Amino acid sequence: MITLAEENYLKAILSISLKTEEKVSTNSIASEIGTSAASVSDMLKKLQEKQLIKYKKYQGVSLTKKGKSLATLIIRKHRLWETFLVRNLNFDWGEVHEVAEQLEHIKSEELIDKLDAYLKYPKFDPHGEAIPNKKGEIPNNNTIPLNELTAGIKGTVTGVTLDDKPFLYYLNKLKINIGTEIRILEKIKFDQSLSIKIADKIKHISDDVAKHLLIKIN
Amino acid sequence: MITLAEENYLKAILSISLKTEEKVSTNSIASEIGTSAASVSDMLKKLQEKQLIKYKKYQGVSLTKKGKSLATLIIRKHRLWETFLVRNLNFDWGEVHEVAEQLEHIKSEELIDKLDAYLKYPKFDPHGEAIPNKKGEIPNNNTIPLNELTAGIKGTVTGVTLDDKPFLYYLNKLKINIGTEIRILEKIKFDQSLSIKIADKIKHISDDVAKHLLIKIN
DNA sequence: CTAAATTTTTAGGCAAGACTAAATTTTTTT
DNA sequence: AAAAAAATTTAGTCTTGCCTAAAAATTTAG
Repeated sequence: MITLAEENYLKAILSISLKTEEKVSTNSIASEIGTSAASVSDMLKKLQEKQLIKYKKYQGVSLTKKGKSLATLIIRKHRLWETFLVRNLNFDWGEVHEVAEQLEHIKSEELIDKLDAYLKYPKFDPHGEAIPNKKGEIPNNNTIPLNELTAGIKGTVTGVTLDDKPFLYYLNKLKINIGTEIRILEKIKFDQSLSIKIADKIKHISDDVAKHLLIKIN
Repeated sequence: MITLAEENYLKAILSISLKTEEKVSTNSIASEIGTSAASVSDMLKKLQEKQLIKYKKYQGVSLTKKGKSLATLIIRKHRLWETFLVRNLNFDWGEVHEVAEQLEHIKSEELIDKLDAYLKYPKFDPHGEAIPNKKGEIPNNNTIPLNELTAGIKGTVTGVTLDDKPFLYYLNKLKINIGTEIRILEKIKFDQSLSIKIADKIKHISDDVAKHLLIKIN
């Protein structure tokens, strides 16, 4: 049996490893979860025993096949629930996160399959993130963070990678939404900030904002 | 903050006190929850400190106003989720219990209000049990367990008070469902078992089955 | 290539919620 | 009303998941 805490560790490890491609460090997990490095060390031993991660002291961790598929399943549940909350219960896309964080731990394969069917097998959640399928595969949605693109490129916002109220509120203010077309006018070398054009209006955003905006190039 | 374990204790206490009308004993809680009397004793002290129950050593417990309203809220969540699972996700009414036991602990008032609205403010869950309203009031559904009725009475099944797979399966076999009309032909004094007539067929059921069938008298 | 800084692990504790065994209180029998 | 039985509480442990402080390993700097 896998506990709630263990599930959260797996999810954190997966999420970090998708960002960095390297072995995941103890500290990065600690800061992702909001706990101490010592607690992480403790937990890594337990996850190791359950064969959910590959772990050598001081050398960082990676998920085993089993661990990765469990973690992906949690992401699947999270995103399906978010879809349900926004589509059916009229939650705002910025407020669903906390609730989905709880719902993702409900244990019932039947439940999640039926929810998936009820929602008509959605491919993306309300934030534009891909929903893993039953087998734990994440379809490639072919998008790139805005900060990795260069001046001149034009694309459409397909999602965000930060689920944070102030951030989503700011996007609203900038009139950036899923589906919004963006053209990069200039990238300032000094701080990587961007001049962009949205609906013929010129705006300026920081690298910090840009890196959380997913873009599909037109 | 109230923990998951505490919520389950409150729910158990409420459920027992609705059945018995007396002070709730340590042992009855232990067997309802499936834990030891010693563990119950421990927990009662904690619930007492949080002012959720009135408790004197060796004298049994009752819920305070606060405790009762919390417990009722959990019942409300449970029954709303069951309704959702059966109505929208096509769960069988006999299989929803475990999942609802998990869902009832999700913490979000907004979620439960929105779910309630989505379901169009249902008054009864799929088992025929009344759903408490937002204020924690349980509308009286005016039904009586079948075993408390006498020969000659005719009524309609409105619900069951036991959420147990084998039991529900047996009801299916007897062709007893919500809405089924039942007439009591005879009550055997020896073991309180009943002869009943369903759709012009005569059947015989034990007191144990009868006491879990809720009947509305026609 | 050492020395300093950083990261990670170990050691020792704590709170929640469970358990068993033993002690205490209440209830039931005779 | 005392003895026996049953119910309840206390005492002492255990596991999980967290913490802080200290020790050990690794990485970075000079």
